[in-house]
Amino acid sequence: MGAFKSDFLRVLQERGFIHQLTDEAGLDAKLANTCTAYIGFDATADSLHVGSLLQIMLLRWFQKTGHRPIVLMGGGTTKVGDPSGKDESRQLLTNSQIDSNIASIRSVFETFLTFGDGPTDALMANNADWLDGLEYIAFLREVGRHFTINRMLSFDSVKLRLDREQPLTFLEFNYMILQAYDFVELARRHECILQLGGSDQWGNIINGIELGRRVEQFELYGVTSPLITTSSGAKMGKSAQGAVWLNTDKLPPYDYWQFWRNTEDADVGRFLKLFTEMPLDEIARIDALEGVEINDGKIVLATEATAMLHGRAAADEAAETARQTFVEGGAGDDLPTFDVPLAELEEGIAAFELFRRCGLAASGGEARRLIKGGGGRINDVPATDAMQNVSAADLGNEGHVKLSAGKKRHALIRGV
RNA sequence: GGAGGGGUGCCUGAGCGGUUAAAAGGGACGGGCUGUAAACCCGUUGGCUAUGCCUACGUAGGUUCAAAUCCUACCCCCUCCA
Repeated sequence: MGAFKSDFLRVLQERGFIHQLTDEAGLDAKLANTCTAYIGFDATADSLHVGSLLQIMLLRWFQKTGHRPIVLMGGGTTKVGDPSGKDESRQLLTNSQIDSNIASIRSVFETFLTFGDGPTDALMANNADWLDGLEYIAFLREVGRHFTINRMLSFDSVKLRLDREQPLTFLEFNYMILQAYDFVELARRHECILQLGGSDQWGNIINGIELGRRVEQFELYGVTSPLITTSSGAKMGKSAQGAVWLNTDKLPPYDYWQFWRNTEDADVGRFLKLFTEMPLDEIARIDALEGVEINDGKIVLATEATAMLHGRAAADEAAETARQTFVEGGAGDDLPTFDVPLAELEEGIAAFELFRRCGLAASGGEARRLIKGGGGRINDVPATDAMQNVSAADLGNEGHVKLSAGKKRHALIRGV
């Protein structure tokens, strides 16, 4: 890759977003003027998770560098199911599930992109709009003729299934065709010339480009981003609570902040470049920190990344709660809080029961094990016995009992 | 439609009448070391206010003092033949 003239590609390259791209010179030239690009998103869950954040950032940079991004919701393709990366067919969702998922996902894009009617305002499309009404025979004649089975069988998503002797239904087999068709349809409707996506989408993107050339003589382009793993090789995207969702109601800002705070040393610089908009020289300075000092970099990363998604105020509050919790050993307001009837607290509740109730342990047994293993603390004092009583007398000055499971997971119990 | 193979805990995968809440690995969680990191070491990993009780090896029955293990039917998956 040489030096790019367009702001968009230059930013992408400098920040490590590029894995592969088609016809770089051609695309670079096109990007001298305002262009339209899209990324497709699944509607299989009611929230996206950090795995999609990289793609969202791509669209954001695209808009920031003077272009128009399209968020394509896979309302139609979700009905078919992407066969890649899985051994088994995904369970089919109902139309109403898909619609409510799309509605729920939409809010996240609104915080990262500016929607509207201006020339560089983002727009949200739904491929159900054109896929639902397709006529089978007409579609086969227009699009199907450009795909050979020979070639389709050679795609990883298909090959993998076949090699492993896992069933691949005809329904799923059609996914890649529909996805290629999306690109053509967006090019027709919105003059979209570029598709962005993760590296696993390369094949699908190429299919779209070729289909566009064959049926409409379009000149289309594609850019893929690398698959992000942590330096120790793990797939990115697990928090203490499970998946790192982007919707606030599925993962509160504090937990989101914690997720980034727990980044591995070796990833701090790379993640700052990808998931924040900090200037590169500033990032370089932070990335040069070593040992204990890199922790300051992690705090910056956590706060900046959280601010982008949840707003500056929520990010600062999460940072402050973390500081109080970890540095001062106290309890910040932002910790998850659970109410227990005061009457019950007066009588006293067994410690393990309290851990179970506030979700620090999934079952009574797990809570007992936690305490037995020395990982359960009440007001920062290790619990010695699962049956030990926690009562109103344990409420601190702020009127709550602080429970901790391990060093990182905390919750507050409040009497009401 | 015929013949054969298979369905085990979060996942992979042993077990093939009793010592099996089920080997081993992975993952996850907790502890130690540190820095709320990685690597490494140790422990835990069905539920239940619990020296016991309950539920679990595709589903439903049966044989047996005793079944994940044997039998019958059914469901699902795979391979080969038609």
